[in-house]
Amino acid sequence: MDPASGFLPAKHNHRRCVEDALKTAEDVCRRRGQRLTEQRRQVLELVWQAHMPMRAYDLLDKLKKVHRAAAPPTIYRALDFLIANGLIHRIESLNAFVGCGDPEHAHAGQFLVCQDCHAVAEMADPGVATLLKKKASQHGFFALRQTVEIFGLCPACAENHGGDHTAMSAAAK
Amino acid sequence: MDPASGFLPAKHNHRRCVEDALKTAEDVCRRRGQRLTEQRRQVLELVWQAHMPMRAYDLLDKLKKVHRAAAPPTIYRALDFLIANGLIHRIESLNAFVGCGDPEHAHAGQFLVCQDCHAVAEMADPGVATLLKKKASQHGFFALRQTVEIFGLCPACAENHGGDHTAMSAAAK
DNA sequence: CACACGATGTTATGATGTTGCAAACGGAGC
DNA sequence: GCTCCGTTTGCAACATCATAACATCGTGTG
Ligand SMILES: [Zn+2]
Ligand SMILES: [Zn+2]
Ligand SMILES: [Zn+2]
Ligand SMILES: [Zn+2]
Repeated sequence: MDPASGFLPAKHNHRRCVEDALKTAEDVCRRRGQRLTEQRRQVLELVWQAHMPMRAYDLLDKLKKVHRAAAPPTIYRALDFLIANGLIHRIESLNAFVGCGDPEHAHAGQFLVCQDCHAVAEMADPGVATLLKKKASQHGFFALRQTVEIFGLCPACAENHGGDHTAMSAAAK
Repeated sequence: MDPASGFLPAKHNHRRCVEDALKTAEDVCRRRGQRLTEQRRQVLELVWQAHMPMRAYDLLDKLKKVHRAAAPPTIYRALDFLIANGLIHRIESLNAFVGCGDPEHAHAGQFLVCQDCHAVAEMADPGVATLLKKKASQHGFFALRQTVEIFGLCPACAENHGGDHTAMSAAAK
């Protein structure tokens, strides 16, 4: 099962979940002739450990604990590499990064971001991507890349609000 | 016609286009009991003048020419006000701002951003917004706000590339 | 006028991201 | 092993983006 899709099962074997992601990353990089160096692997691991959108400087702080010399370029280079290889995605509206559960296949992801608990889930719905590309082309626009980020309430947090949609729409202002 | 939708007609009366936008903004604010102060009006005018995504500090530099005391908070406060009233939109992946052609009605916009000339067009396709909300809800997610930004080539720039899609797809990597 | 409230001025600081150059590393070929 | 060369990393400085905190001003209301 793809560990990044959908919101987390209430309890999952997270240690295993991170290990699998790292294993997959190694496979992907080896097949592509890319070097998943120790630094890059560590940054990827930090991103997966959190299972939350992680900001660059938060990652930097954590990385410094195992690597005192780490500096901003250290982290941004690693992030660039991981993004280029589809191992993580950047959430533009948060300036943050999340692991991708399916780095083997290029895809346009759509992200569901909870305003309450900040959890993020990735949909990679080809129908959505196709529709956007088609709508764009109706405006004479040739689409190459998509950023789709949806803010709202995840299942758990919607539940906590009692499913009270009037209250929620008030909160939404 | 909505001046912000679609890419610009080859030549349009831009002076008129800006005037109309400011006029509409005044109407909207008056009806809502919001104060479109001189500073806010000037920032809105600068955004519309450019007809391009404008970054905060670019706007600040321009604003300083008519208002020496302007500082970062000056511009960000004006931008916050304009966004809150739907007069401009923020393009997250560019950290930039564009005018909205339809501030009277709340809407989820989808933005087409040209990688070549940096022009931006806004689609406000309710079908897209509805589909995203529906897809999200299928994942148990209650959607409140959407960010949709599509990168690619605008009609003019696609044309300049000779409509050569093989070359473009190569460039797209 | 007195007051309240929103808007602006001002300084400083925090947060995010990049450039440029030198040194170290690592695989390919000899 | 050794050289060569492209990639990766170290490091310092810089560039860009955004907010905090608090004082002051302006405007409308009673
Ligand atoms: Zn996990
Ligand atoms: Zn949540
Ligand atoms: Zn709009
Ligand atoms: Zn263009």
